[in-house]
Amino acid sequence: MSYELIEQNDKIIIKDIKNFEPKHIFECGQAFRWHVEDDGSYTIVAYGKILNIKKEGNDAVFSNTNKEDFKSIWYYYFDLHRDYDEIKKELSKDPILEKAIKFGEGMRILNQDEWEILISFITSANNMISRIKKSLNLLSEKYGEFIGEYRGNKYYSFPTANSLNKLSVEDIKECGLGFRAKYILSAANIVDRREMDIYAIKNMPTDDARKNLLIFPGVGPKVADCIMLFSMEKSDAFPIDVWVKRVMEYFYLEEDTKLKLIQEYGQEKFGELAGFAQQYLFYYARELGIGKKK
DNA sequence: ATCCAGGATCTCG
DNA sequence: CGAGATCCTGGA
Repeated sequence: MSYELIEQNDKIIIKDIKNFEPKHIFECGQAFRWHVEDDGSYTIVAYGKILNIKKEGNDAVFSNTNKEDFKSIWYYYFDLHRDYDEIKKELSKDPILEKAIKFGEGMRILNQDEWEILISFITSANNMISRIKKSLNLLSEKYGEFIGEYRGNKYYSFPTANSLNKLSVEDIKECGLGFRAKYILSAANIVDRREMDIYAIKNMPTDDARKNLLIFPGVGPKVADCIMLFSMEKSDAFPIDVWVKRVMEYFYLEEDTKLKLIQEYGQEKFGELAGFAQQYLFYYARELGIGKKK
């Protein structure tokens, strides 16, 4: 993919970018550490850096950064090497996906840090986005490193496995994590003691990667698929949360279909693009409240 | 006050 | 095995 890049002050601007809409990117359930500013821009913290991203007309404006960080971090983070026109073209052969894509046309799958995503999606179990965000921010504030202030808000790095492994279950519970606290502590322990190399899983085939992730307590099929999709470039993963279940049952299957069956159906139907299909469907279902009872 | 949203895990048949 | 109960917590 080639882009027209402009560098000015602390900004990098991509002119006439397609398939890029911060709202679609951040509000489709894949990331939690973002903050919407008054001007509609999104401030995010990832890989120890603070970035503000805003769509201005047809341009994407990356603020509080420089060309080096853009090239080494954000280009990959925002999946800018990938051709979303191709993905959309293929998925649009399905009439339902065609509609869903129109809705979230600017969605991209982010490439996030494996450790942070492991903890984030353990936190997501039986939880809702507003509280997940709150818990992860608290955890970072208390146990991460202060990075800096941006537009009046303070930002902290995500705590390392080593720093979480020093805590008690009670410490972690104080971040509003409830029954998930013990899972987070176990994960920190496993990763800190290198019983599992979380960064090696990405290099495994999807099925092996899934098996390895399921070893972590608090990680089940849905969470494992989220981790693979959002931090390990496993685009064939098809995480099924309540929203995807609803939208799949509503359009493709019937009510009360077993999760395993929906999973197989999705993998079969969308193949290597299942993860992208899942994201478009999730955003579509949530924005429209599709299949929600009452 | 009581109910509800949310996946993993535990328990029971 | 599969079905159903249980776990936390903030917001209505």
